[in-house]
Amino acid sequence: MSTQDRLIESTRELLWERGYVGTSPKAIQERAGAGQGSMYHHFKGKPDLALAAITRTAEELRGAAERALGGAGSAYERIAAYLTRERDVLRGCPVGRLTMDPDVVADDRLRAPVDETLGWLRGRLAEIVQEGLDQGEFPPGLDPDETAALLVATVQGGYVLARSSGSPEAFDTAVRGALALLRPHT
Amino acid sequence: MSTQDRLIESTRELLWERGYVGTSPKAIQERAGAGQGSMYHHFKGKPDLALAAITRTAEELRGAAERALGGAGSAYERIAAYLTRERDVLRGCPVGRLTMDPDVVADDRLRAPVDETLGWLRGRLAEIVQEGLDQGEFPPGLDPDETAALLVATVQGGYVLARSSGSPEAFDTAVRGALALLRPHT
DNA sequence: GTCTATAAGACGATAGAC
DNA sequence: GTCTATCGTCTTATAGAC
Repeated sequence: MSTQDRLIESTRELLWERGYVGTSPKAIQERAGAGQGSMYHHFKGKPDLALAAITRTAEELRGAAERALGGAGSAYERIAAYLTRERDVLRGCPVGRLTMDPDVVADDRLRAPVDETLGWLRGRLAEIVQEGLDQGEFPPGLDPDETAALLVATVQGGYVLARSSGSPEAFDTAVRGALALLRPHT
Repeated sequence: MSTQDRLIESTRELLWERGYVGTSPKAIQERAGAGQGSMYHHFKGKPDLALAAITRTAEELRGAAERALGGAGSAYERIAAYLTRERDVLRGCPVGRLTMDPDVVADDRLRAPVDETLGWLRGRLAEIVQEGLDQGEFPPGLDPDETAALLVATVQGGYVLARSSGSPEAFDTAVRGALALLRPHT
């Protein structure tokens, strides 16, 4: 792995653990085993490096989500597969947590990949809900966009509950609550 | 308002805006119009002051939630009142956002009021769901704890979606999705 | 109680040697 | 490309005068 890659990977880890505000160039360099000059040679500064890290993390998240959402099974089953996919719950969402970082939200460049990822996820889930409606799997009145937003919010909020209590249990409880309301009653 | 109170209020604002990691004693002092010595006379340090601020914010949040949840109306109506109560959506949840702060989660003293508040909220909502079940308002199979966790997660996750997109709309969409699934079909 | 002075180290970056 | 040196500012306090 190149020095440039190690810098990006270290930044990804630190952004996940400590957020943007809590991540210093010095900490990044130490974790990457690189010096000051090395970092500033490859990247203009902290925001530039963070953008590269966030972009890569966002791509990975989409891939992981699509592996669950694009699988086999009914609409409900694919949604359930996404909601219950393996997660490091107590670490939180590497993308969603960035929305609580004031300096990320204030910078359109940094916020864009976050917004695009969550927006894509909502759209993808809405498609699947629509498929379920077409198959008569869900009650006719169900709104795909609202339901998709609810599902993404459940996951993001589940992380909050889990981290607040120091246990993944609350995440699973919220997810079960969502699946119970969505489950076909045939 | 005493200097001590101004320090607590300033800390509350900054914790909400910038989180714990992003809030410096200097910024607190400037906003409170107090000097270094004044702050360290009243509080042992940043964690001590943050604890006072978080405790007060947690109390206020419970009060605001209870005003919606303890009102008149059916279980569904009180839940709807809570979910749709007036919020500064783009500012996020002053309590929930702290779970994304590594230094808060790592400190049991600081995490405790956050956990207690969200725990209380889940319990309170579960009570109301149970009332709705007793009244035949909700389908008999509905699990109060799961549903309560789902509702709190919807709100917390709704903040994430809203801040990611820079608009409160996504919050409202997720909330409508939750209410649609919960709405009595009589 | 509140103020100013002081301090060791971190922050985020630039300069220039190699 | 990578390194060390340097920079001005901020951080989180402590000390001691008023």
